[in-house]
Amino acid sequence: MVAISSGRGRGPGYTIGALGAAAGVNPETIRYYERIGLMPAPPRSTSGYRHYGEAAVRRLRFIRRGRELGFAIAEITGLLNLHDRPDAPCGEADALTREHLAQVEAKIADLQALRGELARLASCGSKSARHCRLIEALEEKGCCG
Amino acid sequence: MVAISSGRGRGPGYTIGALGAAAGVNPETIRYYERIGLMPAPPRSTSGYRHYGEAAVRRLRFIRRGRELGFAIAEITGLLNLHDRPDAPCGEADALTREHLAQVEAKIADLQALRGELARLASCGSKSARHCRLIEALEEKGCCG
DNA sequence: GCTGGACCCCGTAGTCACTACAGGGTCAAG
DNA sequence: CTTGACCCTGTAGTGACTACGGGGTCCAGC
Repeated sequence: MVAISSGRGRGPGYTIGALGAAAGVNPETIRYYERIGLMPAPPRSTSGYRHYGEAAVRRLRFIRRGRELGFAIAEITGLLNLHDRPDAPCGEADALTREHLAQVEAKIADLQALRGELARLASCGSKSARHCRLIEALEEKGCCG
Repeated sequence: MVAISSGRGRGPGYTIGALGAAAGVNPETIRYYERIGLMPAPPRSTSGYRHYGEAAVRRLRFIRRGRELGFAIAEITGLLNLHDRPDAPCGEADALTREHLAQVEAKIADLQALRGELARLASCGSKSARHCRLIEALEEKGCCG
């Protein structure tokens, strides 16, 4: 969490490590984002070090947050484009969100069903695994091709 | 969903394509599972075609179901080992089951938090991206580095 | 002034769980 | 006997990183 301006740098801004600390992202990941075009290439010092400003921190936090919420890189790119055009209609982002919500809800329902099975199995009183129903729990629902 | 026995084969059982259809898994994926040792290598016809029986269908459905629920291949391997030794002591089964139960519960909690975030964002009332709640949320909540 | 260690650079390769070719061989129906 | 759907192998690509090797840079402390 050390920006160049606070301590060891010669100018305002962030090295890649400071940016990573400020945004909660691994420096290797930042370089990767630059490679794939998700983060713009920043200016460099004479020795080749990347130098970032506050805009980079904001953009990177936006990306990290999106990833935490399960959005794919391509989707985040879309959201960033949307963000960069503040008069664009919001329906796009709205649709993306609802789609994710549906997926997440389906997965929760699925896992809750399995949790029921596992909870039942966890108190299995028999002496051997033969009578446990874990296999069945997984098998029974796999019949719908 | 066409087993060899129903139509074109010369014996009972499934080709890799029929097995894939029966279990809801891509044939390429089945070959991959064989390569990594998750599915056993089946007997082959003289021309080299893989031939599977019902046990393979059950095993593959089990795997698919586990994968759908977010278990890693290594975890599924553990569950299958348990399955393959029906006389394994129940303590072992219990331990494995409880371990998976804990994982499932953690995953549910995770997804529920995510659902809360997404639900809050799901119906953006504004007309333009400027006021879109998703964009705002991504911008503003990334502050905890 | 010099050294040490933390940081930075680049490129490549590895991870996980697939998925998609390319370039062939096989099989049964028409 | 041809057609076309299936099968075979092996390799390479995907997404989103992460790790590694082999270097260069920077600056606090001695």
